[in-house]
Amino acid sequence: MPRKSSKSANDYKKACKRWTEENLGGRKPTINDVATLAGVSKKTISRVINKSPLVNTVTRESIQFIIDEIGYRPDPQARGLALRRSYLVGLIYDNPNPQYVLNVQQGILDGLRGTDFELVVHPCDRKSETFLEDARKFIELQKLYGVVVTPSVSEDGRLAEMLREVGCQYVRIASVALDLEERMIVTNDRVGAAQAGRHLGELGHKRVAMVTGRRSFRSARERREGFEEGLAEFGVELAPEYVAQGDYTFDSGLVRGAELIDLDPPPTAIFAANDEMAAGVMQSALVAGMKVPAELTVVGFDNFQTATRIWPRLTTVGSPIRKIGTLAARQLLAAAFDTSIEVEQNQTTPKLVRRESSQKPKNDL
Amino acid sequence: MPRKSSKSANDYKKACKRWTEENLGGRKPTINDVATLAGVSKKTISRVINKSPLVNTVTRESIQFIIDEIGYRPDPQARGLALRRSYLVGLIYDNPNPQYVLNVQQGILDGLRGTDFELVVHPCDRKSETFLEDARKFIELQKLYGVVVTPSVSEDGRLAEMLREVGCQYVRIASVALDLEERMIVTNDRVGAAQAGRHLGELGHKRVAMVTGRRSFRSARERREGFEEGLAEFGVELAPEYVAQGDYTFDSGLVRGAELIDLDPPPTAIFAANDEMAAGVMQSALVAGMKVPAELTVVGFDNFQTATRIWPRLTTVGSPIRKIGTLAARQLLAAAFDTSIEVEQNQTTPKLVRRESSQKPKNDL
DNA sequence: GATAGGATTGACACCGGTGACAAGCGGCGT
DNA sequence: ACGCCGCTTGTCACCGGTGTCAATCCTATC
Repeated sequence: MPRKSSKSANDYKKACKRWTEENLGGRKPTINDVATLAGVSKKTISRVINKSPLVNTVTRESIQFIIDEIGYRPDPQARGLALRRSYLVGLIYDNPNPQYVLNVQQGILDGLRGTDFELVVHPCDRKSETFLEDARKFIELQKLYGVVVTPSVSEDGRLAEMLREVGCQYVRIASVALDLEERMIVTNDRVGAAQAGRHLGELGHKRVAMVTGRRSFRSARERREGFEEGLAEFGVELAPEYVAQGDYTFDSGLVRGAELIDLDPPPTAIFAANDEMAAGVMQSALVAGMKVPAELTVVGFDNFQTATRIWPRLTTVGSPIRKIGTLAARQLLAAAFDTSIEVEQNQTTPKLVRRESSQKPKNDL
Repeated sequence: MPRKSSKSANDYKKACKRWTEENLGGRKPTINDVATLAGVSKKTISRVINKSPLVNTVTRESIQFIIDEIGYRPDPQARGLALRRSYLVGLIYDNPNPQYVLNVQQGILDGLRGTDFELVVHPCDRKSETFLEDARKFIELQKLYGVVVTPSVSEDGRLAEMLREVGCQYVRIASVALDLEERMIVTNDRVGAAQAGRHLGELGHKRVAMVTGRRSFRSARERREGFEEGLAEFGVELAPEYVAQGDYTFDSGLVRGAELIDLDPPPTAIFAANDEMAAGVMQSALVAGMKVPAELTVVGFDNFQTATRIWPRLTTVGSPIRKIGTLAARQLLAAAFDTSIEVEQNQTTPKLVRRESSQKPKNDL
């Protein structure tokens, strides 16, 4: 029953090492090994690894020493079995935009780093009949600790209800607050879109057009209304004939952009509700032989990679998507370590990034 | 001890339902519930869910019926604990290109769909001192069933060695065969790059330049050598002064592209070893006021989203990355269900996609 | 009818943790 | 001296599966 006592830490380390080699034979140490080595019951070890306050300081320290020395890590599966929950966090998405998903994902991984939690990804199809059932099975089977839900599934009230029902922690990422504060990360798309509107107003554009997203997407509404608010500050109105309905895809940007350009008189500026559509709008303008931004200003929303790959580079509104993922993860874990993690913020503000695709309208127009 | 016997299946269903409600109280059924309901020992249930042949056909069917009826699914954690392995598959990557990662990831998810396996993602940093250690801990702790490894970590021999050492199944995705057939998915970049070379040769380009990737990336070597082979078929040589060293990033394409364009005489065509760099090359050309493809042909490699977002759209070489992910997943699982999944293929062939960024060199050049 | 042998099935311990509860121990009030 | 209390620690069953090995059943063979 070795105790730290009089022996030097170094002697002790050696003892650990010897014991390890003799008894483990290459096996990874379990809680039983630590218990034997420390000469206490495994319950006490359990208390130490769970940071229970019911352990004598001296005992705790000597056990912690052994744990560090032999590199013991509790088995997540065994823990999970006993606790009826896992150390897994899920990412639930049905987002057509890979940039978005990957950014959120990286952010979540950033937030999880250093914890015992791992990330399991779960795409889903909101149009599928069984999508709710599938998600529920996934969560219940894996006994997920919690999930992060991104748009557009995050806007689905039934999903949130289901999550509450199965008692799964969750954080929804969405453009507006749809739930309790601790269950939301809000991206404030309206504020961002207003900046785009103000930008065009400032530049002096009067005939302004927009390619919107599907009305069923909350963000599409926010971006449109925000944009109009921004324009209104400069007394500019978004005329109905200058509003085209897209669906957040590049192709829809291509088609709707071509249509808007064909109008008479054509708009001097087009705001697309995301970068993909903005890239489409710009491409259709270039194909039609128009000069961007000299003859047409194009502004997007998202500030994803594409915005800087196309030429002229896209003026667009950016949200810190990766950081949003990190916030979501930390918010999720806040409950796990109730006190140790403080929820920093659950709102982010988008910011306009000016690039070459926007400028003043030509005088003669 | 209900047996299927004389009762009709319908009566039996009802019996199941009643029993379920009375005894479970909303709890999910466990193997014990099934055993009690079926009137057999849990070991027999275990045999059924594991498709052991040592079960009488009648018994198996009646148990299977009950399982389906009450919706029993074995708990992956408990199974994992007993078997000392999990039902998780890892994706290990250190790829700077999000498009690539996401495509592979989606492919793997496609391949996993319908199985009991879930995907855990694990980015890593090959330059980190502890990267091997970290990956090992991750795998051992989660007792991963297997991992898929993408470039460039997939080219790391030490990682493969470590994976063998910890007894973890793995499949490496790489541009050339580096391991046993069943542990590789080969993308044959050399063949793809040769197509790019042939394409430029066919078009009649003589002054051809290339922006390569880092020599430490195997794919960079393959793509360069393949490209030279393709050119050689048309008697065209890649002159050393026309070779610029990039690092697969957009910015390096921008910089190297500008340098190549400045040469006297300038190349009539530039092949970049990936689309990101090609987009950079094209942007620097456009910024310099050159016409693409009239004055300069640009060809890329990857056929990611960017290739179609920029204008002119990029002629490039595409690999079926998503499908590669699926193949990798199925190859991993082949061992799990030894017979049921046949390994379809472990090679893919890239294909040239012609778009607007390439054409014949102008006569006067 | 006894026995062998293959086909089925069951009993039991174990995987590595945790919860509930009890127990040991020293100090303190009475 | 006794009982009570708080602090620490241990005991034991259990989470939901699986492996090992023994038990049972059924049929075929002699």
